[in-house]
Amino acid sequence: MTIYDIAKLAGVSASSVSRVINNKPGVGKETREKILALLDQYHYSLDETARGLSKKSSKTIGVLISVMPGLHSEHSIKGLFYMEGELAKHGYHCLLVNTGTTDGEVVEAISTVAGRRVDGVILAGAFYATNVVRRAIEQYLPQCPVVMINGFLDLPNVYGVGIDETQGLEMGVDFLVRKGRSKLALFIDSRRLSAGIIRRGFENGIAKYRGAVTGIVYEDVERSLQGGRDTAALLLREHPETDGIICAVDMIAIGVLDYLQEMGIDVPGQVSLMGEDNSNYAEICKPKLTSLDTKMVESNLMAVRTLLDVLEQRPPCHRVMLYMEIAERGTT
Amino acid sequence: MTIYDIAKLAGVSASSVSRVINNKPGVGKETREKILALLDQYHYSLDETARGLSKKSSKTIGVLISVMPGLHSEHSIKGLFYMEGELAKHGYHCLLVNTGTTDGEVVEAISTVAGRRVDGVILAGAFYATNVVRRAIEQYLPQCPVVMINGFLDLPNVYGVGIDETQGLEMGVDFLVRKGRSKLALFIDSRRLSAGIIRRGFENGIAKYRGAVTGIVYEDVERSLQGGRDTAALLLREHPETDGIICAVDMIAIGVLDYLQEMGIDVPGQVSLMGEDNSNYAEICKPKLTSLDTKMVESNLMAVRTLLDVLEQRPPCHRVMLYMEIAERGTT
DNA sequence: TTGTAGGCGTTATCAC
DNA sequence: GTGATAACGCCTACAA
Repeated sequence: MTIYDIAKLAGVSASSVSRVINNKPGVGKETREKILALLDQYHYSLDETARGLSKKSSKTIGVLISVMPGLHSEHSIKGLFYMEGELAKHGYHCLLVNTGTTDGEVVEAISTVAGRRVDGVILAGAFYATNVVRRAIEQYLPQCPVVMINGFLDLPNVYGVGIDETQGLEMGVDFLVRKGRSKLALFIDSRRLSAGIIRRGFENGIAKYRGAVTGIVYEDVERSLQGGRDTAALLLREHPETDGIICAVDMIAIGVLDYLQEMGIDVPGQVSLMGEDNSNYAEICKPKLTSLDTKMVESNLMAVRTLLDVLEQRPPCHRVMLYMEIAERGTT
Repeated sequence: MTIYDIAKLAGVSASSVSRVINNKPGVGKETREKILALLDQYHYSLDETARGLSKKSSKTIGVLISVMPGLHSEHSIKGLFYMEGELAKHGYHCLLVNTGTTDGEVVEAISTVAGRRVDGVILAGAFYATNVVRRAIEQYLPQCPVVMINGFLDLPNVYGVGIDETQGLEMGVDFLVRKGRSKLALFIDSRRLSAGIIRRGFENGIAKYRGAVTGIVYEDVERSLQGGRDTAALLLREHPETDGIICAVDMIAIGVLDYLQEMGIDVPGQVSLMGEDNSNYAEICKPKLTSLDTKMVESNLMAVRTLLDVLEQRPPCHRVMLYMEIAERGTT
């Protein structure tokens, strides 16, 4: 069923049918009603792709996300559904593309959504502002609004929503110090693109105390309970004096908690423990895990809002930064 | 940049450019190379939507999923990324639509993907085979292959991948009985469409023991730790003799575990506890939770495979059923 | 080997 | 108020 079929049945031209479909003026009451009836009777369904071709707007948003299956990434996709809901409310739909984390895969994903003529793109997840990605955007999406979550590229059509992990970690350190801790450790999961940023926040936080607080960093911790356990064991051997641990992922922190409890170390009595993500996992372990909230949902919604501002011609913010918060629970 | 632009630059016709793009024979070596060079030089990007219009195939799959934000549904979307990856491998992309759970919302989502002229649809999540959905498919997607996960409709273009929850619960009961339990309880989360099916499995399992085993069912349990705690408290008041509990969601089971432990009841010493989902949560609590594995990833992949079979003209299975398994851990 | 013409389903422009 | 007609970008007979 096309508008031509309907037009023929109604004995009018396709233009009139189109006008009716789009609720435009310029068609007589009777004709309109006749067309409306036919439309309903024959279950006419508008071809959005054809409309997009003609209107040069697909009403779809490319959502790129980088999830490693099996790596406890469920938390990171929580925001996805809020985004989808918000976009749907405004008549946009999501073309979802899961990219790997390599530049090459990201570039391919960008070219894919570009070929599908999306109206906008959201780069969600652990992307980073690499030069390769930058060139891909310049090449494939020179005019298309792009919002990056947790990253930024200085291009006219690129917008950024950041989460200040440096400040967040600094805050985490301060928090532990206020709890009387002074020998801190930081566990960072492997393959984490923001490792450097997190580390810097941790070190900044420690530096402020000019020697009164020490900090040791373990990178490349496997993102699992076992990763947490193993690294905790290592830590206890190398730095048994440690009295405060921050883990860049809740799941690792819970592994650490497990191990410490098995070793008879009281948490938070002897050692304070803090995770990052504020995921559901933090509610389940015992004691419940204090965790740095990375504002998943908020940042994703902010990204959507920014994109909609651009698409609907409102003045958008090119860059916004969200601050992390501490969800205090029982491990500190 | 369209094929016409490229054609003009190369001094040839658009058809030749099209042939080159599609790797089709019938264009001279020199012309081909000239066109290839131009294509590259001007960063030509094929308009997939236009191609779709003419080829009547959008190379996109509509993925409908029903997630309630904030309701611990992360586990149910885990399979989504496996699906996306598998589809992408075969050149298809995902139009993601999160529907609510009401028929009306589902129908709207179906009409949306129909309007986008998707090549196939996957109904993932807790959908059910209602008559309203059936009519929507007949009306909007009469020719389009549809794969339902955890449900089935007897229409020529609808395929089903089921998970046998009845058998699963029966197996769960057997398992507990073999562990010496005989006074069982089942907690079902509210808004669960498969409540009846689960209940039936539970009751079937119990009936087999002809009076030697009893079972009580609590429905409408809130899908949260608190929901589990509250219902456990209720259960202990109403049926203190209970020695085995199955919860239709891991999160609820963990709430129950919490409460029992607080009451000084030993798990699994006095009471055996079993969840359903086999989610990450089951690994975190202590003791670790025995859980009925609903085969999330497997069923989603099976759905993709079925859909690809149809799309690529291989003989598909109209219905397949997967069986649940018990992931045994510390609570039984 | 190459080009022309028509079609995919819609919208927009301009006559009448 | 209504209807041709030409886009939109691509594909595919069919013709040359």
